[in-house]
Amino acid sequence: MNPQQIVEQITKEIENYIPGMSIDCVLMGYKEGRMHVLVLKFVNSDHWALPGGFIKRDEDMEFAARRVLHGRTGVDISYLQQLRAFGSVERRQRNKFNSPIDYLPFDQKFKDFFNERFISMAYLALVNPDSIQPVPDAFSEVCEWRPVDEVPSPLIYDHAEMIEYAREYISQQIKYQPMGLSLMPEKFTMNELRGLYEAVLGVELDRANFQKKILKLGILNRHEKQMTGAANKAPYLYSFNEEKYKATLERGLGFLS
Amino acid sequence: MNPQQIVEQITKEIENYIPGMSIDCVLMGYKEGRMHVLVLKFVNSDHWALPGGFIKRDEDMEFAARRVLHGRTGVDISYLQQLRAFGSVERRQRNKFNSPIDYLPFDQKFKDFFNERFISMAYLALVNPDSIQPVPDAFSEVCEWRPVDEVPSPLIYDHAEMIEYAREYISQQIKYQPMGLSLMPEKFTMNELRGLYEAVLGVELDRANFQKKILKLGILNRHEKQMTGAANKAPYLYSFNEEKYKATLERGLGFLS
DNA sequence: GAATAATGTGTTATTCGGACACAATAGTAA
DNA sequence: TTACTATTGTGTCCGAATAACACATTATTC
Repeated sequence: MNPQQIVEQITKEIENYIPGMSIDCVLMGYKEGRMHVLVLKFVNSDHWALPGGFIKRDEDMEFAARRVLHGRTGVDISYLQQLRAFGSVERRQRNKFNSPIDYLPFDQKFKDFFNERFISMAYLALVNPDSIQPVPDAFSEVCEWRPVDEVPSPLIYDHAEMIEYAREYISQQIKYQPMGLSLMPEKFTMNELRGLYEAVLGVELDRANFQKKILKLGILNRHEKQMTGAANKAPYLYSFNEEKYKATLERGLGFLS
Repeated sequence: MNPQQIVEQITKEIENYIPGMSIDCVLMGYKEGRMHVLVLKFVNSDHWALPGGFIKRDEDMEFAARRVLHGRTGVDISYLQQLRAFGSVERRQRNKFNSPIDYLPFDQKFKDFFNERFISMAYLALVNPDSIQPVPDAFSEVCEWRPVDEVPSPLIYDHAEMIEYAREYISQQIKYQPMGLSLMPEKFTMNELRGLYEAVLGVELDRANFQKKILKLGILNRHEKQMTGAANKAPYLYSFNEEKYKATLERGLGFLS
């Protein structure tokens, strides 16, 4: 379907969606030593946005978020959490940015639906970027990862605020939630795992102490060594012992920073 | 206004509210050594509920929560936080409970609005119970504090789940958010403050160590002694040093449990 | 086989926490 | 006045946890 056909179909389906409420997804991943966020660039516009959508009347809210994310990634994201609702009256008003909807070939009924006052539920999703292939939606021409500290500009509405909120949420909650499991590949070295925590927490962690303490928790399985060809001792590969990891997180990973 | 008049007025005003979305407030307070929650009992029904309401089209979501709480308490609650949205399709379906709306003298348009599928945003509010006087709303005959581990039954829809979620949120977040400031009276003894933390965390805290550690933080001002007339050493009264308290919380109160 | 660069583990001084002891004090009773 | 009691405020001690650093190990190169 081309954008015009999709607009026609969605216009027909507007009645099936809850009005006044939307969903935006902060999908984050860890790669190249930094946290990244998935963003979309609209067609015929220099505006960027988070992947988002609306809730069907007969659909659980969380399922709507999964549906949006499946559309951009092709997979069902395992880590998905509500962040918070963004509910100020003026959050979508056009004096902040021109609405990207205005640039698109929508009819008036569609534009009215879009430019209404919306309360948006922001979701946080975590994924290992290597495991997905981002695809734009019908209204965007680019869908790609960007480092969270170098997000593109302008981001529509309050999407920059959502990303910032997500960053703080992650840095607080990584001690208590199985985020590592979702962000890391199946197998990883101790250096890579420590890099994740350093990127999220924004601090440097002592290599030796990190290794001793996380091994002592018993949440990692040790596998074969990773022979990289470098002239040095090869690191072991590890994977999470999922049960013990989750059980341990209930008490929190106190040693992190 | 009697309930019938209020129904008539609200029925007229339905268009001013966002459809499909509601607000429920878990208002909690600490008194008599236990955490309590404010609950309402409907007229002509044995159903209980949290204070709740709807969002006006021209009103920030948080303001709607403040408006609801002001109606039950007469004051503007200082501690107000989103908990999470409850968005499953069947959360308000009548097969869980008969809808209390059915017992009330509403016309059909009003009942249709109420019995639609709703996504509800749950808010957490904290207050010192001594500082407010609860008042029922137009549809309820009782508005009172109940211990959180002895909530009345049946609570409509998923309100019991909201209370449980709030309890867990508080026990996790009291280390990082100025909840003590909202829950305690202006001045309090060390025993009373320790009682709050024990009630919230559900553990016993060593009297001597608690006192030393919380004093060491420098977040309390010491005032005159409280002469109770009992045959023992009189305890000092304390109050929070608000600035230092909030600044310290950014790093967390690690010593709690 | 020595050199290199990174990984894995050990050592030590210091801090922190929990358990408990002791001192201080407002009222009571002789 | 003087013990006595119950509770509050503070001190002490020991073991565990933490941070900083040292040392041992090893895959590869020269």
